[in-house]
Amino acid sequence: MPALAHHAPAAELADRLTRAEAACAQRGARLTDIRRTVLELILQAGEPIGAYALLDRLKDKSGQGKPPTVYRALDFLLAQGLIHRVERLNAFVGCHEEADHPHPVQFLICGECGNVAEFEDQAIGTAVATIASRSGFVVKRSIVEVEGVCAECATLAAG
Amino acid sequence: MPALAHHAPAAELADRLTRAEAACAQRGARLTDIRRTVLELILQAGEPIGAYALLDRLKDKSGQGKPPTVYRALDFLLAQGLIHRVERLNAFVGCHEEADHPHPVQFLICGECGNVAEFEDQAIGTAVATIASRSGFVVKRSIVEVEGVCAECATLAAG
DNA sequence: CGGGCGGGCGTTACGTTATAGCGTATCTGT
DNA sequence: ACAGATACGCTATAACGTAACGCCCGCCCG
Repeated sequence: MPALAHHAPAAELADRLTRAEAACAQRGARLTDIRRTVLELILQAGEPIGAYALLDRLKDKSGQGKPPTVYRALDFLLAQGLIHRVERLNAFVGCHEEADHPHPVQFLICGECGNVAEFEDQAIGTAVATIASRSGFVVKRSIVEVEGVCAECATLAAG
Repeated sequence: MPALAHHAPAAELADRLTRAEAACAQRGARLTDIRRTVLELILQAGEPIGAYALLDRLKDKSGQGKPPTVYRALDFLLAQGLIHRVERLNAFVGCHEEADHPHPVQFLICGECGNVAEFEDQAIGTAVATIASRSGFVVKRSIVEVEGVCAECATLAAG
């Protein structure tokens, strides 16, 4: 059981959903029932969750769904910046920021407890931009995923 | 057809294989026929290649092989630092360096031509280390994969 | 020499992740 | 109401990856 996995308080969850709705409305994007439910499931999970785990939960909730159902919802949520994909885990997490601005995504992935912390470090973004421009490379998206052991798990192991 | 994909000259390929053999011998690691062939196929490809594409080529060459055959060889080559895995593509590339020292791996991935350039930027490594230590996170491996358009493809598109 | 051990490999079977393609329904703007 | 675009249901299949078992062979030690 992941030590850091904590389900957000219900109030915070509701708040994040409300803000997601607002953000979508503002852009004319349609946060349908399925999409909203998938987002809710991801936020509830509190840790990275795979597409098929989401599918199972979706079926529990609404009795319906096939793989494309989930993948289409995920595509939408990714495009809206409401969630991120963790490449290393083939899994998805809610974006910790408000989705108002696109931002580079950087993760610390704990191999012990499975938790993922999102961070945003300017220096990394700058360094990537420098390297890219030096070779004429046009950056579309940059993936930074650091695997290791989080402070809590390291302490547990040591203590 | 990827614009940048170029098969290395045969002489260079042979040279890299020879050095791989030497590196393995030095460490007491056994570069068996299968492992050597898989490495050779990866180097020949000149661009990222998936496990099942490797399997097909392996079967063409030797008439044998199942998925575990390839995955076991890949595990070995990864452990020896002779190849890298590109998470974003679920594919593998030869390591451009001599495998004498482990090193953080950073890629520029062109979405147009499919080519991948490996680079090693000290600033990124430093920034990651800083972030990690600040939160007590112990880094085991760091993945940096930048998606975009390489200079050649950008020029083509513009011209 | 021969017995035990470990690594490498073959094989079967299965689990997991992701997408193609097509038809239907629903929503939106005019 | 109509036309076009978007969303969704469904079947099927592609693509990626691993568990588990047994055999064979080389090596080391007695």
